[in-house]
Amino acid sequence: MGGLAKGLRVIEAFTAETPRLSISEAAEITGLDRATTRRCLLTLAEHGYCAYDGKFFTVTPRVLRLGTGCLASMPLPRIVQPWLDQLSEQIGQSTSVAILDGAEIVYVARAAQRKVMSIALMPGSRLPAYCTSLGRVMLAALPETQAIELLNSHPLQPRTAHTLHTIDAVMTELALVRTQGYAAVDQEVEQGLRSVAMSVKNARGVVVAALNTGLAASSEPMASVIETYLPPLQQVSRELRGVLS
Amino acid sequence: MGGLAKGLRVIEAFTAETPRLSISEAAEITGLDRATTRRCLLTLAEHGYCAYDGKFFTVTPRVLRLGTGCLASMPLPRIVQPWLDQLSEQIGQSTSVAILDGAEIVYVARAAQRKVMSIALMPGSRLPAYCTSLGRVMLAALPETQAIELLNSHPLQPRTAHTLHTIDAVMTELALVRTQGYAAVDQEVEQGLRSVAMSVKNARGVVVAALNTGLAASSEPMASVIETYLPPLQQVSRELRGVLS
DNA sequence: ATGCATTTGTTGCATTATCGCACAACTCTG
DNA sequence: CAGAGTTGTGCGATAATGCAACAAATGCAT
Repeated sequence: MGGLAKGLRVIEAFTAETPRLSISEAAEITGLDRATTRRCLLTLAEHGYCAYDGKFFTVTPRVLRLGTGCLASMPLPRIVQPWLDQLSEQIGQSTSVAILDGAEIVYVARAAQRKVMSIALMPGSRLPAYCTSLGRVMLAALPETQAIELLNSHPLQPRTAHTLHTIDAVMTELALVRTQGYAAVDQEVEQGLRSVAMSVKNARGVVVAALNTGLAASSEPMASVIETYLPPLQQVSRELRGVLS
Repeated sequence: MGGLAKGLRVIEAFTAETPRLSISEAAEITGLDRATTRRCLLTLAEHGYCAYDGKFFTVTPRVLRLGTGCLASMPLPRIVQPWLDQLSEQIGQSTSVAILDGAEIVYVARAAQRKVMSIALMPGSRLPAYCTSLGRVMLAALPETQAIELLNSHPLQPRTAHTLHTIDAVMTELALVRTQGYAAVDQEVEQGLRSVAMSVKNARGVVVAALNTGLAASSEPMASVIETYLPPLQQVSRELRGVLS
């Protein structure tokens, strides 16, 4: 069913950077023929997934139905949310739980504190796995060959001056994550942002998600961050293992 | 492009109630031919949107890419989040912002307090508009004919003993919302849950969203809830009007 | 403004793939 | 092991695909 696959590619062409697309722009992003792209967009508009002002198309909230069926059907967010809230209150920092989707992490639950955070994150938000503490924890749980495959699938574009951006450097870091049992990331995703993450395992010991807290680099040095926040994270990680099937 | 429309219907067949579907089940929910449903599901699986264990299909986090492009491209969540956080801290209760999509409201931002809430809500969650304070505010902003049309499009299934479930009763309530400028809902969504909502307007005065707070009915009587929480809500509503285009 | 070059939106058409129906193979369950 | 339910597979009718051509709009330097 080529038509379906093509249409989904068209929907994914709408991102935060390109929220408004003309037919030609969408055609170029997707690599589809202009005629086909046009037919896709008109079909999407007809069914309410897109709005068309005669020149540009934009996606409507209707497309949220496609994705949130998944989030809503996942037991994970509902289960971890109370732990996250309590942990967030206890340590006074924002906490998040994410899962791995290909080479990206997807936030599925989050407890925000009222600190100013440069990046606005919410359930459904995505970041590259290789440079985030949440991602490193989950990549470290994969077989090495699979991790390398994922890292190769997308270019490791450095996001700050600190970002590890070679396969070797990341794999070495993953080995460290495996031995020490947690991931600490110092301003690799965003200047001034530090984070510490632990894996979240189900009852069978399989890593199904990751849990972290992030805070401004100015508030504490990295060593102190780990000392302060790792134990509570470990505690919640242990507790979650008992309640996740 | 029938294939695309059919595939999207298949994706929407996966809900929180029916997260795992066989081919026949999906065919029955969508009303499509089994052969077509099968082709859709196989195509979705081929592209990573579905997982197939030989018997059942489940959607993968990949489908979140479809919807969250929309959320990420919306300026609204990012803009309102700081106000929401501050308001939530100030009044000590959870606050939310939602938009209207058809006859449903869609949460786009939320600041949770660590109180136990019976319903787990997060950005992307949906509830019927007719029985929620957020929905009433936005329905009240529509022309009456359009509101009636929306109310007719879905059956008004009462969710509690308090739920208004006739068109007339809801329309009367909408008139009240218009005159008093806010919506107060007393345990119509969920037993023991009260909420108060204000509209969120852009600079041109067009209602683009709604803002509310919800709390346990046991904590305060309705009159006191309104007295306590309406003024801060009104304040934020006014302030948002200045920053939204 | 004017003319020219380029991009963009739209339409027609032969090729190719999909749709829905009917039938065969399979899998449970009593 | 029979019967209901479900899954997988050809086949003609139907619809989508990609290419190309054309028209309209846009950008740009004069």
